[in-house]
Amino acid sequence: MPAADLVKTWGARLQAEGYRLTAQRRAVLQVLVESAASLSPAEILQRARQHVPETGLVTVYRTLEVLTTCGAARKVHRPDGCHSYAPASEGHMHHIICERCRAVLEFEGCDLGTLFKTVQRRTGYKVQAHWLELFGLCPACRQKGMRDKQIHK
Amino acid sequence: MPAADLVKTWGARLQAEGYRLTAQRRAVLQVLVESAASLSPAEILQRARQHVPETGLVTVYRTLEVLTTCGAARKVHRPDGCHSYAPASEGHMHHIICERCRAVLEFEGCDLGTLFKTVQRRTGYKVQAHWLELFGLCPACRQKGMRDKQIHK
DNA sequence: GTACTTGCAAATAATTTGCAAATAT
DNA sequence: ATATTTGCAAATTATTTGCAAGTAC
Repeated sequence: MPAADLVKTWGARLQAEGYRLTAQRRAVLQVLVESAASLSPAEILQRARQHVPETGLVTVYRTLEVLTTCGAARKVHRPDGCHSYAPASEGHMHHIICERCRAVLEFEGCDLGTLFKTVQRRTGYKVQAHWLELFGLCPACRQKGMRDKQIHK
Repeated sequence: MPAADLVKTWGARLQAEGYRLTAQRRAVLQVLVESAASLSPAEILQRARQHVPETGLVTVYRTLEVLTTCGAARKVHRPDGCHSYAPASEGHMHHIICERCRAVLEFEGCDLGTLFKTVQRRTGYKVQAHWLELFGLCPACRQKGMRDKQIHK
């Protein structure tokens, strides 16, 4: 779905859930759906201000919480303990994040169920939730990496 | 290996790596190996002071970094973005954490390799690192949970 | 003795909260 | 009209850093 439509769709969803659709919220939403990468609240602020200059960082935080609640955004955990946010796609739960450009892609849970059962049997723990993130290089950065290597040689 | 021996073994390792073995470091190490749960720096401080009262929070942070570098401790990421630390066992990389009592167990990477290959094929990303944590109920808390349920009924 | 460590107080960084003014419905 | 939302400044929390005094080797 094109970004403009996503903004409308999610905007309608917010309203359906009883939230008001303000210019700032629309701006944050737009930044998010237009971005292929996961962004920190500060980065989102910077971009949102290009659409709605009188946006504050606090509002970004609050909006991201609303968007996460409604399912439009997903919180991504970074190794340093900070958080980034990525646009959500349907029903998928895990992320692979490019270590170079932070591009984020969601992928399906795959066969983690088998792993859970094994762990459950071996440890006695009842697995209730999980958290999986992959880090690597996106196709573009892989290419760039190779090109860089050639240049530097 | 019993906790006292682990303290000695890891202590020797620190020295072998050129670190000095101070009372505070010993205290932090002891707290860690004696604990089945993952602990926050603040919690570790509290317990370490029972052994060495003149321990400061900053030293705990610095010691945890040293211990993590040497492989004696592992950083565990909590959903809220804070960090906890758990004693490390050999060669294992993933954790299952009890949501009730924070008991932590490590388990082997299992067959994530297959998952990575699938993701790599489907997304074009080159998987370089990953991050997996499971959350659930440890055997003790499962029992307690059931008992509580009966009591409350 | 000397280089590594410590504790404190102060600095940073990320995030949250209180509140009066602004605004979507 | 009114309840929600906003921006600011201040508070909070987690973590880091500078530095003089203390200590393991």
